[in-house]
Amino acid sequence: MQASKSTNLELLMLERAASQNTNQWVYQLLRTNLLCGKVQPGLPLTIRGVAEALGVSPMPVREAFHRLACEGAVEVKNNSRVIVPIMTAEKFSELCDLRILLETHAAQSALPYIRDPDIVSLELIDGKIDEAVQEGNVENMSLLNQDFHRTLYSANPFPIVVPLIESLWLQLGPFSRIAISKLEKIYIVDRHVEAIAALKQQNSFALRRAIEADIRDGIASINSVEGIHNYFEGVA
Amino acid sequence: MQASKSTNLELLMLERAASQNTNQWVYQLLRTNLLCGKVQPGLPLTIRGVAEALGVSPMPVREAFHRLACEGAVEVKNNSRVIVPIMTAEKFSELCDLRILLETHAAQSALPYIRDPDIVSLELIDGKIDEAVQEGNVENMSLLNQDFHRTLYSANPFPIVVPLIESLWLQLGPFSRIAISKLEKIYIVDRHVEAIAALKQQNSFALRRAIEADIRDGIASINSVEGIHNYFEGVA
DNA sequence: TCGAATTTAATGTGATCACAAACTTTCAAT
DNA sequence: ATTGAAAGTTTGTGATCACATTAAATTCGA
Repeated sequence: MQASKSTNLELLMLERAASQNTNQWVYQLLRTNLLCGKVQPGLPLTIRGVAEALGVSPMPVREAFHRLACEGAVEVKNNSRVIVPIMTAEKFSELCDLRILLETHAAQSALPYIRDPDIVSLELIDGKIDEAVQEGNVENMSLLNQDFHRTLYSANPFPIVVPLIESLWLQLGPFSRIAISKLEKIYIVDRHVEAIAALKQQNSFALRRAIEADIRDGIASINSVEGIHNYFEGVA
Repeated sequence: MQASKSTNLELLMLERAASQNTNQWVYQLLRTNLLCGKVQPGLPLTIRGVAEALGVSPMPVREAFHRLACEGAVEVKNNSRVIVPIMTAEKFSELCDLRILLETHAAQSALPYIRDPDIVSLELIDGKIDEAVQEGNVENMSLLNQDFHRTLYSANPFPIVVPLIESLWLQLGPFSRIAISKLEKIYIVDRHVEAIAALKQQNSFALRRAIEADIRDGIASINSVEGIHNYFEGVA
């Protein structure tokens, strides 16, 4: 019996698009699971374990692990073992600072390139967020919220900054889940609507303010969670 | 005859530390070569070609390629072929903006953690830069200059931002080589000395100014290169 | 019963191989 | 001479395997 030891591994499964090869599928799947906080911090991940869980050979999982490691999504211990990183209060603070720094910059750089179709896309995503909120689908809320931000920043035809921001999201990982799940529905919509309004007016300052507020709302909601300190460092 | 086709591939060889495995060695070697601009943009890289050049199996090269791709150091074309990315004027501008944004932030975050040994390290590196300048060793100048910045920012015990900055350096790659090679010796030393002075005084604003000036000097020197437009987009 | 030493299992690493897709070259037909 | 298809080569991908290292389990001794 050579079964995997990383049993309690529940992965949100993803359809495998016909165009993507095994490598990409495994990477995207793991990435998505980390982004929406499906995988708990401290949980050790093994190549063979994930490979078996997904029904693929260890090879694509290896590549995915290495890529995720260099994005900071997983941590490679000195014994070459891979775990989902533990969050510390200082790391969290640093990540939030960088999110604000990079995302406000990204929003402002994207602003001149925003066209009507982009705004339509954003409003569409915002609508889907509403649905996810009403369904209470936390994973979708998290992923769609990121979709909103990514779509906005990607209007810039030279989106160098987007991968950097996504790296931050990956490292915040499980916390975006907490943040989103605790947010009042009206709260999210407000900031996104503010941002869209700023886009329509080509108001750079208002846009920056909306983005920063959106991020800070998330942080505030995390800090308001009772017993949040349990999520830092020592996870049972 | 199954020899590699990517012949004109001159790589700066690196000692392989006893502690690092083949994976890490290959990755570091390729990374260093890209960082100091040894590999020309547009040059296609093949797994088997590099593997043969380094005398290793294709496996570690594959992993290195994927990691470098996710850092933006190399570009994966839709045909799965890997090339060193071509620079465009807009991309260059965006990268420089982000360098200033992130590095001034990183310097300021690191400032409270700077201790005397750190300053000694920085002065040591600055001395080595002097030597490299006198020898005209462009690769070392480039790498040591990055060492200076990295050492400074890494004083922050939670250096989340350092990998992001290094990703920018990787994407600027060949251009840092041009920048460095064109700089007057006194120019570099000035900015670094300014930064060190600001550190000693714990002067946050002066530090930010020194770092921003250092980066802008590099950009200015690039823009002053005659025929710089040849390096953008269409490389012979 | 507890702890240390030994054995066993599990894991990451690096190499080799088979295969399919993409690119090159070759060569014939217009 | 140019265009087109076909044959050959190169390349990335994914799987399997052997090996060294490390974690875990078992056993033996006090």
